[in-house]
Amino acid sequence: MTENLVMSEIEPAIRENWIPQFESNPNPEKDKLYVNVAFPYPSGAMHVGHGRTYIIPDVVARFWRMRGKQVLFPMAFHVTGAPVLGIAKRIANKDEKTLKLYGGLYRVPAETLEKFTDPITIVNYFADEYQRVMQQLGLSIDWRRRFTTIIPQYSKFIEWQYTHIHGQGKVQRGEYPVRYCPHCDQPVGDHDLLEGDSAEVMHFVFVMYQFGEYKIPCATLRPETIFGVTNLWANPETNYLKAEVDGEKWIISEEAAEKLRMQKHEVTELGRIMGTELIDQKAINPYTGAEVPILPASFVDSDMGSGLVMSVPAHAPFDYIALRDLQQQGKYTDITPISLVTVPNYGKIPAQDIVEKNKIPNQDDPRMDELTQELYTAEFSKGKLNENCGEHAGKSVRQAREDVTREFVEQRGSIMFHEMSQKRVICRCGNRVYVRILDDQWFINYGDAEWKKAVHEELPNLELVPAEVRAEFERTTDWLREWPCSRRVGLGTHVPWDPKWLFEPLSDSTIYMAYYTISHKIEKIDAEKLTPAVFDYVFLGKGDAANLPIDEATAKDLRAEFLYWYPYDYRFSAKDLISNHLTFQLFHHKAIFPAELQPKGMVVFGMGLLNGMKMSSSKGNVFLLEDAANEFGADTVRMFLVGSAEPWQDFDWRNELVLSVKKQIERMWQLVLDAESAEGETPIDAWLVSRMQQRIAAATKCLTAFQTRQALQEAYNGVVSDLAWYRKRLAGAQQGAVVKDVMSQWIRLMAPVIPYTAEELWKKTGRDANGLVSFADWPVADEAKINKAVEVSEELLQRTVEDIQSILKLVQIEAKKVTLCIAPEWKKEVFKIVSGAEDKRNVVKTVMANEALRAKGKEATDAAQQTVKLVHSLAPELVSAIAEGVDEVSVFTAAKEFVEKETGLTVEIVEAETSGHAKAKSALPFKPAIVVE
RNA sequence: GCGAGGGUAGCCAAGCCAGGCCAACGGCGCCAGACUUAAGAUCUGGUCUAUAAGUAGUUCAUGGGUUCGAAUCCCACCCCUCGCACCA
Repeated sequence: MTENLVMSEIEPAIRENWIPQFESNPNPEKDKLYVNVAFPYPSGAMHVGHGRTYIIPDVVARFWRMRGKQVLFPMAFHVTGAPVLGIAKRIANKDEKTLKLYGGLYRVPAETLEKFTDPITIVNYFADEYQRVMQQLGLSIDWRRRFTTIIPQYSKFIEWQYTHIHGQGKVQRGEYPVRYCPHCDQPVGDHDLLEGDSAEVMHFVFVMYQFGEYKIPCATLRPETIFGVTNLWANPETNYLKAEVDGEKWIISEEAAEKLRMQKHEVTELGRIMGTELIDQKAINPYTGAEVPILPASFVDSDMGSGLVMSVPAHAPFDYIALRDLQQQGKYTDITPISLVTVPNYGKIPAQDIVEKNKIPNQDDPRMDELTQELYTAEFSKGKLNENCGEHAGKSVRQAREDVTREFVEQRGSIMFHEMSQKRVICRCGNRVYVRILDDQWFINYGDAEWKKAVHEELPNLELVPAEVRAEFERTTDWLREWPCSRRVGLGTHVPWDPKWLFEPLSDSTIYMAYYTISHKIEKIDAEKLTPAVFDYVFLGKGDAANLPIDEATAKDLRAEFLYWYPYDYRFSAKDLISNHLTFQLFHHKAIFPAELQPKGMVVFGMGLLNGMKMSSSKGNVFLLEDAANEFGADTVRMFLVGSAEPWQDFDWRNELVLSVKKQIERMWQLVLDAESAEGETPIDAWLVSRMQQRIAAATKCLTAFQTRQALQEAYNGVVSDLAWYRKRLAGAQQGAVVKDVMSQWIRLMAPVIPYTAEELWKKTGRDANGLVSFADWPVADEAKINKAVEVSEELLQRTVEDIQSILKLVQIEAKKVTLCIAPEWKKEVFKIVSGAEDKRNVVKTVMANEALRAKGKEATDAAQQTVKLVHSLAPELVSAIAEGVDEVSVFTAAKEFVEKETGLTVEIVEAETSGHAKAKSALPFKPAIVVE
C-alpha cells in the first residue's frame, strides 16, 4: 500500500475544515488554557524567523487541546507607531531601496504597491497576508478575535487603562534627553536611523571656570579630575561665541550654543572672541580656586562639548601629549602634571606611561582614542583618588565621580550637557541627529518604588521558561526607570488628558491579552458607549451592569467571558523583549488587575538564523515563511522549527536540513500505511507496546515542559527506531495487529507538530469516525503494558548481535558458526553482589567474603573485577533488572533464527561451564562469551 | 563597559544543576554495502585513533585546582549571542 504524500493536495481541504473549529468559547465543562504571543507589527512579509514564534505556541495549544483543555489562542496586529508612516512616505517619494524591498523581496503586486502611500493600506495588506500564512501553517487560532490596535474600541480600552495608571500617579510629565532630528522635528529611534545606531547619548558635566565676568564651561565625563587640572585648552582656530546662557555670560563654541538651545537653555549671542585671544589668558578653577592658563591645542573640537576643555595631563593621554608637544618647543615648561588617581599597573603619571609605552609621536595619532579609552576604563574600574583630593581622597573613582557630579550640579552652577558619542548619527531623512531635551513629554514611572516592589513580589509566582531568564526579569524590574510613553507622530491612541500626544507602541500593548477575551464581541459595540465604567465592570467587576451605557446582558456576557479565560496561562515571545515589553506587562497587570488575574507564565524564545547568519529584511537575508510553506509544506516547516532546537535556543534555518525533515514525514506516512495490513500476533508485540508506553510518557512530559525538540525526538525518532527493531526482529514476517494501535497513538503524538499529515493519516486509517485528530484524545501511557522483562530480553539480544557483528568485522576468518556461552549461576551471584554494593571499589572483598565464591579462587576475583566494569557501563535500571535474573538460555533459544539471520552464522547456545572453549570462561551475566569459528 | 545566557566530535545538538551509567542520545552530512537498467527514495553497517575478538588510547573553548574518579564542581582566561531604553 503505497501512496505518495503531496501536501499541496491535502492541505486546503483540511485547513478549511479546521478554521471554524478553532473558534473557542467558554466551556464550563472544561479547564481552560489561554496561550498568546506577542502580536506582530505588520509592516512587511513574515520570514521563517517569525514562523517559530507562532508555531511553538500552536504546538502547545494543540497538545493541550488534545489533553482535554478548552484552549484559546488568539491573534491581533499591532499597528501603533511611526515606522509605516516612514515607509508610506518613502514609497510616495519613489525611494528605490524601499520599492525594491516591497515590490521585490515581499512581492507586493505593482497595483497594490501604488496604494502604499497610505500607511493604513500597508498594515492592512500585511495583516491579511499574516493571517493567510498563519492559516496556511495550520495555526489553531480563533480568528474571530483578530483586531488592530487603532480601532476605536481598542483606543477606548487604552484610554481606560491609562485613566487608571494616570490616576494612580504613575504617569508623569518630565524632561528627558532624546535623539532628535531637527529637520523632521521629532525624536528618532534606532529604526529611524540611516547611520550611527551604535551611538549613545553621553552625559557630560559642564565645569564652570571663571574668566573675568565670563564663565568658561568645560565639558567632561570625568569631573573628579578637577583636582588635577593644570590648564584649559582652546582651539586657536575657533571663533568662539560670547553668549548669555540662562542669564549668565559664557564663552562657548557656536555649535555648543545651538546644542544648548536644543537642551532647553536660553542662549543669546553677545559677541565673538577668537581662540587666539583666549590663549595665555588665565581662568579660575571653581573648585580649588587655582589660576590656570589657557593653552592652544589643535585636538579641541568646537563640535564637541562647549569647544573648550580642561586639561588633566597626568591622566588624559590627549592632554599629556598636547602639553608635551608644547614643552618640547620650550613653552610652558613650568607646568607639571598633577597626579590624582592611583591605579594598579600604572605609575604616578598613567597618561605618560601609556603614551610612552605605545610610542605615540603626536596628538594626531589615530591610536589616541583607543588608549584614552583603555586608561579611562582602568581608572574607572580600579582607580582610587590620592591625598590631594580633599574630602574625596581615598574614594574609588566610580564613587568620587558620582559625588563630584552631584556637588557640581547642585552647588556650583554646573549643568549636564548631552552629546552623541558619534557625530555621524544620521536620520532617515538624511540630516544629522542631535540630543534634545523634551520637557512636556509623558513618562510612565517604572521607577516608582512601590510599584517595583509589587512586581518583584509577583515574580516568584510567574512560571518562566527557561528558568535561566528569571535573573533577567529580576534585573529588568530593578533597572526600569521613567519610560517616555508618548509620541507626537504615528498611529495610535491619543493621551486622553493631553490629546496632542499619542501613546507610544510599547505602552499601548501591555495588557491587551485581556482585550482578546472580549474582542470579537466588543467590536460590535459602538465605541462611544465604551466608557471607562464599562471596562471597570468587565475587567474589574466594579459597579452595576444595569447602569452602563451598554446593554446589561452584553456587559454580563463580556464579564463572564473575561473571567473564564483570565488570567492567561502562557505568553510566548522572543528573548529580546524581556528588557521592555515582557516586563512592562508585569507592571501594568500589577497596576490594573487583582492578584488572582496576574500572568501565570512566559516562554521566552531564542533568535533565528538563516544559513548561519542573522536574518535581516533590510539586508535581504531572509526566507519568507510563505515560500517555505509552499516549497516544503506546512508540516515540514513546523517540524523543522520545532525540532531543530528547543524553543529558548537559537535556531538556524538551512534548506538542506529542512529537506531531510520532509523525508522523515514521508517515512512516517509510509510506516503508518504499511501497518494497515497487520494482523495476528507476534512474539515481539509485547515489547513494541511496552516501548510505546514509555515514548508516550516521555513525549507528554517534554511537551508539558515546552521541550518541543526533546518531545519530537521521543515521538518521532524514538518511535521510528522502535519500529525498526520490531520489524527487524520479525525478519520479514507479518506485523502483529497491535501495530495498528501503536500507529493510532503515534499519529496522535505527532498531531501537534505535523497536524496536516496527522489529520490525513487519521482519515486514511479510518479513525476519523469520531472527528478530527486535532480534537482526539492525547494518548495516555498504560503502566500495565510496560513489560520490563521483555525489554531486557530484547536489549540482551540487541547487544549480543552487535557484539557478534563487531567481532566478525575484526577477525578475518571465514566464520561459519557462533557459540554463545551463557554465564553460570555463581557469576549471577557475583553480579548481584556487585550491583548491590554501595562502594564499587571494595566490592571484590565483598564478593570474596562469600564462602562458596571464595572457593572458586582467582576465577572469582577475575569475574568480580570484570563485573564491576560491566555494571559501570550499564544503566542502573538495567543493572537491577539483570540482578533480578534473566533467563538467557531461553532468550537466545527463542531468537536463534533471528540471530542466525542477522549474523549469517549457525548459532549454538551452551552453558559456559559445559563448553571446552577457553573463551567461555569470560562469560558474564548479560554478556555471554562469544566464540566465532 | 554593564547585565543575562552560551562555547561538546565535519555541522546541528543532548549531557552539566544532583561527578562514575560518557567515545559521549539523536539528527544532518559523508563513506561502504543491499535493492534498482540507472538515478532517487529506502534499508544495513561505518564515521576521533589503533585493533585478527566484543577492546584499548586520546578527547567535551583554554590554563590551573578539588576528587580514587570531571564534559559535569571551583578558580582564572579567551571567544560568541541577546539587552542596555522613546523603539518594533
